[in-house]
Amino acid sequence: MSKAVSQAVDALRQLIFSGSLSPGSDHLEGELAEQLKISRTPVREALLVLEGQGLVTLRPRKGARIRPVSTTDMAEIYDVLTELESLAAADAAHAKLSRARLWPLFDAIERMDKALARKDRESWALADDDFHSALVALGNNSRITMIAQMMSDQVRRARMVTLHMRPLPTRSNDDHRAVADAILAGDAETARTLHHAHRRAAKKMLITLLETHHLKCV
Amino acid sequence: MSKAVSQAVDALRQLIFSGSLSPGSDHLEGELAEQLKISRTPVREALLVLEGQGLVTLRPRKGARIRPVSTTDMAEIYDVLTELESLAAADAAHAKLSRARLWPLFDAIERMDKALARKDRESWALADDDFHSALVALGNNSRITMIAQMMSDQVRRARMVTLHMRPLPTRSNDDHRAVADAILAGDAETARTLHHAHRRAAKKMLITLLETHHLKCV
DNA sequence: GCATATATTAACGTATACATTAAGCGCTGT
DNA sequence: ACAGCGCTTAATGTATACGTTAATATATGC
Repeated sequence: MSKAVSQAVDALRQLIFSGSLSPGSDHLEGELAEQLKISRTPVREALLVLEGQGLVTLRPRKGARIRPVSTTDMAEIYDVLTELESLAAADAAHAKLSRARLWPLFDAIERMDKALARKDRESWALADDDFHSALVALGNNSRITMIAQMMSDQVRRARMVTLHMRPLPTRSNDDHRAVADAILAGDAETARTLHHAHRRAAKKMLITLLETHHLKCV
Repeated sequence: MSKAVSQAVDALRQLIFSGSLSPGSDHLEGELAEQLKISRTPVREALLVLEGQGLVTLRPRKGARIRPVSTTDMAEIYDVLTELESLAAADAAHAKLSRARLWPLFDAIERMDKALARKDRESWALADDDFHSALVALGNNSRITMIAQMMSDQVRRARMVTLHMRPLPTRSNDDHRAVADAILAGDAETARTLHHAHRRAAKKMLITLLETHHLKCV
């Protein structure tokens, strides 16, 4: 991927995640090219990449549609993340890593603690993302890393909606700590099981929130 | 993705899977365009898609490199498939599907039996693919379906090497039948566990074969 | 007045022309 | 002879021009 194209990808991702390009909206190649001050060619290539990442769908003469993530989409995504992150946790434990190597995990947990103390949901969400991506990285499977990143991107957008609906996730960090401890102890099966349960609970919470949200919106 | 581009994608995939474009080889956009009798633009777009699918890597001035799949790549891929297919098996069982809905599964098993009786490894491989993709489809998670397809594509290439090295996989079909029966019985945990074990065994076998193959080649 | 056919147009899809860049090669100077 | 500089060149990356197609609107016939 060339420089300008990856810049375009980044710019479009930014616009999508910031909500400037809202889910469900259509955007013509020409308009996007004009906005980004480049020609249609790199825009087309960027859109193809984003389509591959599941962020947009390309439809002839309708432009690029920013893909809305439905409740069933979220369920699918969480199921994938549940399995793959749990494997990563098991693999990380199996690797018998030093405490130093696990620093990103414990650091994220600490930041979540602090954010919770300040009732700062945004900071908590960022640290939570960091925990999960650090966990996946420790699993040392590049395909899982890539897939998890794609899926997390889509989750992130839905969380914008739910972040302020839910109670402060104070108990969630107990889960994180337990998983990290199991990994440090080299107990693969415990790490896997705990993380699996953690993700399943998170899924259930999110789905419930989204459903009540949809009820309010309709 | 437009018609010509998807034709180009299909054509290139064909060339890759048939071995005409051998792993590790480099190919300039211009050459490929000439071969396919189209201009560079759709070729570029097709290559971007294939890069997203992990089949090629694009490097400026070196052309598109057909990605070789190393032993560690195969290990990564099998780990992903193991987790996601096992979840699909569990979900399929949970859905309490009728025997009619499970026909693709049992049909694939039957075809594998026949192929084994004829010692026809190619037919067996095709039916095995069918079994696994049918299983994933029954899981009813579009993301898992997509990921599994991508990963299977890469497995398929490596199997060309190993297909004639291994003993006829006569016992493998017992696994398949047990998984299918568990799904039919609606026993999710059994289906999951059995399939998980099946895939882990397959991974171990494949890795061993690839390693001895590399030894012979070096 | 409605339906159908046709014309217009706007957006996409493809080709091509042009700019950019990096790799290889040769030249020159020490 | 060797090192460093610059030129050539070939391939990519970007822009633009052109062909294609589908949607919309209008006109005509029933």
